Amino acid sequence: MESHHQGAVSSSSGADLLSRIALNDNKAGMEGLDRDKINKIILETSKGSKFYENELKKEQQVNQRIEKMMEQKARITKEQLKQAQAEVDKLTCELERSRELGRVIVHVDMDAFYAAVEMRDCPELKDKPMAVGSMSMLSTSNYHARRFGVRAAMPGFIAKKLCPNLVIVPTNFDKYRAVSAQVREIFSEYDPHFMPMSLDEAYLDITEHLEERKHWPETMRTYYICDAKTGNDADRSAAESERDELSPVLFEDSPSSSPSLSGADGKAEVFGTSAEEAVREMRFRIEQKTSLTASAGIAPNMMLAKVCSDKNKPNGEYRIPPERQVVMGFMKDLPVRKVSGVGKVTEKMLAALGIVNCDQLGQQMALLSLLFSGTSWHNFLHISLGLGSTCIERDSERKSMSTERTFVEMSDAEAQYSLCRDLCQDLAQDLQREGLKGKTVTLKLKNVKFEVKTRAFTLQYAVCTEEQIFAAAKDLLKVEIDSVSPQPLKLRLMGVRVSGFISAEDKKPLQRSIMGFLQKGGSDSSSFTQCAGSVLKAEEDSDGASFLKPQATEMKVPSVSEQKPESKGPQQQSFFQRAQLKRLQQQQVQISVMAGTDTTNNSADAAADTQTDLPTTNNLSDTTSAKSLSNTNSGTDTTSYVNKPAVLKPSFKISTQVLPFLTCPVCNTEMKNVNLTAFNNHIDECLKGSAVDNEPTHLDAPKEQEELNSKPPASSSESRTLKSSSHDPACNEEKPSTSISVPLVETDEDGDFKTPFFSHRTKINGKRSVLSKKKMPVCESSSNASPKTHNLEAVTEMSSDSNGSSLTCPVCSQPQSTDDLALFNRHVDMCLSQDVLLEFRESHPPVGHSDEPALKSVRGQLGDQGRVSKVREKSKRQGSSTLPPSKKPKVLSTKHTIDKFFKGNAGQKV
DNA sequence: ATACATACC
DNA sequence: TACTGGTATGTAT
Repeated sequence: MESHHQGAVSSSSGADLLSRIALNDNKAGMEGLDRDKINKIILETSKGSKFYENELKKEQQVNQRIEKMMEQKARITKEQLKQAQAEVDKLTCELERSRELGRVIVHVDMDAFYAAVEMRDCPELKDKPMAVGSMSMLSTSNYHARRFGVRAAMPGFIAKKLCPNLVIVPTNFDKYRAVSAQVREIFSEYDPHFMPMSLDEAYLDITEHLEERKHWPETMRTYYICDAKTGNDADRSAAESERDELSPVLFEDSPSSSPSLSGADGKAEVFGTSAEEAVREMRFRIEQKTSLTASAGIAPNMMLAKVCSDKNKPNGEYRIPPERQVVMGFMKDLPVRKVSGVGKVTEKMLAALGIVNCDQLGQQMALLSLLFSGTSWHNFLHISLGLGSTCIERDSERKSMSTERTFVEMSDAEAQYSLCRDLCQDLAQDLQREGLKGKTVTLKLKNVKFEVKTRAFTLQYAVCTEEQIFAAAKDLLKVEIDSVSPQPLKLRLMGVRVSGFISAEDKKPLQRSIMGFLQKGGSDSSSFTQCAGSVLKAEEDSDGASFLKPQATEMKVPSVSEQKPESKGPQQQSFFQRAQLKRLQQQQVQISVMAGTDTTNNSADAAADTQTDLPTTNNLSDTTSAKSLSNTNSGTDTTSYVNKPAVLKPSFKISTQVLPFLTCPVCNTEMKNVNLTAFNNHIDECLKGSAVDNEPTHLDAPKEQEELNSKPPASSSESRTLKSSSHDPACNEEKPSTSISVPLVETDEDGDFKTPFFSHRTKINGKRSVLSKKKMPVCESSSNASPKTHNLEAVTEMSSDSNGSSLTCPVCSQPQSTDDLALFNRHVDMCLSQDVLLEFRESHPPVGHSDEPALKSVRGQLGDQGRVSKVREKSKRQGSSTLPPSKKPKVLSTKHTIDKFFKGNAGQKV
């Protein structure tokens, strides 16, 4: 501690080399263990393994990095330091001035979550050391096991060495998710915008809650102890139930009502109005509801709250009051490693500089500013000042999506290509589920020596289909295979990632181009099949280097484009102009309604009124409108609610307006008196038809591609494995095509696990919210792969998810509650037409746009990504599964790949 | 843009 | 026997 360089840098110190392998107990919880003994066992068990060797190697790299840093430090002059200090001081001043202490941020963390759930459900386990996971990897352990040094992210076989009596329980994610949903229901009552970080932890901003809470009567802060642990809502007091229903009673003091129902055991607990009390109440309710305990941290920002939640774990809480002095006092002795974001490498580097706690961190800031990058030392500075984010903002758009798998050593190239394709297929499904397309494809390989390699390639267009992704990935893989040939690649893991998403900025151009098309009646459909078939073309150069020239992957122009749609009739234009006018009118009505001008009709009616001159087809009082209308409490109307229907209804109306004339851009047929939806449906049919009838290249290409793809190197047409046939049927590790694999391990403070969980928050009305999904199918749809025909087959791939809500509209980005393909497509159509009109209104695109990709391209892309394709060529998959089961690589760590679930559905309610 | 490393759950 | 999987971000080139 005293001074820097205490030899830690040197690679000579034996213990030093093991910092990556040694017990990770810095976070909490494991006080009083015989660390040396534990480390000795870990070391002996690991020693000589490929894993260990690789860890050693990485350790050396870190040591070199540190040495370099120390050399750099030695070259720093006093003047440099002085100047750096001045800059640090200046920045410190600014940060200090903008310090924000007004928010009350809470970090809640379930204690040993998975293990606790398993113990709850199996009392036998209660007194035993146990862990959740497998012999290969543990997700978490209970506190009993932690005394043996058994913790998350430790392989089970090592844990067994440390604790021979350890009971290892396989993971059961369905259960954890269900419990998590229960907990989140409670969270949402304290902060409807809480941010889940994983199944077991979340950040909340309870500032507003506390404000309201101040005025709450005791009855609203009273909860009854209930022993019936299983009963949901067992903990609910009358006040709470009423609150849920937004009953006006909520605001009345009705002290007599709740006590009356305290029948059970009669024990009631009244919680106070302070932050601590509110959080204690929240934890109490969690325990009542789930029989599980949680720990919490309360502080003025997220960074501090996170540290605090670890402080009194398990089943405790800690608060840092919003005073600068207290904050600084707290930081003073805090080890830097306790701070989220400071991992073992950073810890070690800082330690080499004599920095262990946050006080030292602040002291050395000038030095750090000279040794680390701007972002790094700025982060250090924030930490040393006890600063952190003060708003629980909605998480940003996702940046990448990937899937990877570990398996027993695999050296056979055929099997590797086959596996690569499987990964691409899974990834494509995940991408399409979220309506994403990305331009960069990255292949990740880990060889049997645990060396990891990534190879990326950025295409000129965004992709989302299995074929497209595989076209790039297989070439990346080929390069790697060729580079060691004739030696085989000996792999233990392969992964595929897609990044560089375009969806956001994609939409505008899309809308524009669709409008251009409609206006002109469509002049070209060349990119229609871009999504579905672009890769195909890439395969034409069978030399296998196709991805190196992405430009070669341009689509063949579907012959449909031959049908010159020579310019549009003026009809379309006038239609859009009229529609635009209508829309403006509607908006005016909406505005006036929302402003309370119209008190006699609910806004939906008002909006409808403006439509009267355009006959609306009875049409599908379809789900969208029906649903929204039903929300409006039928009957009469005050001005208070109904904003939503007001918005939805009009778009619905427009899309169902009957239009005088429309010309189908595909078949060039003029249609009279059709509404937009019908028109879109017609185009769909036309496109489908043309794809089949007029587009031999489109149809054939997949086959050619399959042949080429399948065997970059080898011979026959096999290589592709149908997932349904690939593995031992007894083990469900062969992931269902619709699921997403879940990370399993957690490494965390107190040794608690943290489950990797992508909490998918979708924006609805600008607020974070989560799809409420009760259940995720763990396995299904592998049956999709069974039928093999050469014909196009109608496959409702996405709707085959029993859990429908995975459909997200590519236009409005809103998840759709239906799993009915037709309804979903109709929704997209409506959205599309609405947006087209909106865009039209906003930018009055001139007639020009002759060089726009035009409708086909738009519909083509949407068709494959947003809209669910109704037709899918299965022919590609045929014949692919020729790898004998025996050649199929066996996937390791089954327990860790089993549960796939949608990356959305936190289960939070609005 | 690519590759690799660090970190978190 | 056996040391994960998904995402984001930083560092270096």
